[in-house]
Amino acid sequence: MRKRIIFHIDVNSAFLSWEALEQLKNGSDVDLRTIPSIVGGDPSKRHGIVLAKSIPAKKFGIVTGEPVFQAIRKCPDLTIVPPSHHIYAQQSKAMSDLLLSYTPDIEKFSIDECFMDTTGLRLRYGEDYMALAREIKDKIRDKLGFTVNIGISENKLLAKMASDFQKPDRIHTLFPEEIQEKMWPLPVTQLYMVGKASASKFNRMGIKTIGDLANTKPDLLEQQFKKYGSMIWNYANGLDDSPVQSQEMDAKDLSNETTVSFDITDKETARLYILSLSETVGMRLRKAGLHAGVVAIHLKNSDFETYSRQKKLENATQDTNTIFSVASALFEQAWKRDPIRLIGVATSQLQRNPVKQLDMFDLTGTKQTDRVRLEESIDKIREKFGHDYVTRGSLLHFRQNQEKNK
DNA sequence: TCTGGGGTCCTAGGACCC
DNA sequence: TCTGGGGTCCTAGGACCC
Repeated sequence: MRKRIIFHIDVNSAFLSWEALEQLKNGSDVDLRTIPSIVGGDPSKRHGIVLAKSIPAKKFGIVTGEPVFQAIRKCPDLTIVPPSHHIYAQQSKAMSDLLLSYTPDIEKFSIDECFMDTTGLRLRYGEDYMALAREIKDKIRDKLGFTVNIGISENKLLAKMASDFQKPDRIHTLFPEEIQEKMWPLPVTQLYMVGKASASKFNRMGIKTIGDLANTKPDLLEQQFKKYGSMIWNYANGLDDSPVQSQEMDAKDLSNETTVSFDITDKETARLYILSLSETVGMRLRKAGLHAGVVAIHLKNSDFETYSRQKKLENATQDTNTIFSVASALFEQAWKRDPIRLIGVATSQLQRNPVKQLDMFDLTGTKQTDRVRLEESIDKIREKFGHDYVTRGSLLHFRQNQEKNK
């Protein structure tokens, strides 16, 4: 008997499948999944990359992350759908609710992936994990209307690797005794946590496949890649003892950034963007009940160079005005007067119950909580009537101009 | 018509303290 | 005047994921 049986459930072309369902629901007679189609941004607003592709689109060599215009060059008849994240959140929840009807041992790993520890289901399902996987897969397809891949193994890493094998609507196992045959021949890039940068370093060392990596001396990897080296050696050998984390953890960072349609070249425009970004960050912090200990500004210039400045706060905050004033000060410090393509406001060291640094001479503390209360009531009104129902004077003009540029 | 947005984790260097 | 370690905190940047 196996120690644990872990499932990794992965929605096939998630965003695209979910857009297809939405269109069918709204009376469309084409299923996006059956034609060359992508979910992608608008290139004229410089948001133009491929977020998801249909299987017919994949046959044209279209890959996730590539510029939309390039995808069109590969397939001139491509259908392009803009992303709608609120729909994805709903579908994602529908899937995790369905899985939760089996066991509470579910970890939501991303918007379209879950881990499931089925060990606790043995009493009801016995050792026939394949039958259980088939039941889950088919129930998702029949009740929710989209397909998933399920990967099965003794740990999360192997289950995840298994769900990535042939798609769609498939179940694969990758137990330790199958590693050599099913995982080792794959190129290193296919291993979870090996990206472009590490892959090219490995290649230079003569490590081409996951098997090569597994059979490299762990000391050598650790010496060259520190912690990452030993982790990746373990992964290549199928070793991972991390538990399925059913309890949702508080977020550690929270940020909002945007690529602007036209480069920002003046401070005033930058400040308006920073205000707007600070508002969403503040709103999301308040909604999550979290306070930020650090505020940062992120910039990307027209040469795609990125840089940032951050500042630790005396007192953690969820107040828009505080975030805005710190972020704008950081911007003034950091900005190299280069044309800015992307601007972001980020917060980190998030805390649920911040310890307040008391200062007898500082009476602004009470002002800040008053302001947070005001902002919370504005949040509620906006949630009910839409974001633009309450708008700052300085942003009003700005938003109207943005609308015009759409 | 080039290249999104939101996260997590790690490392390296400097400041500062003992 | 030079020579130390060790530890913590902070900042900037970069790798990876979906």
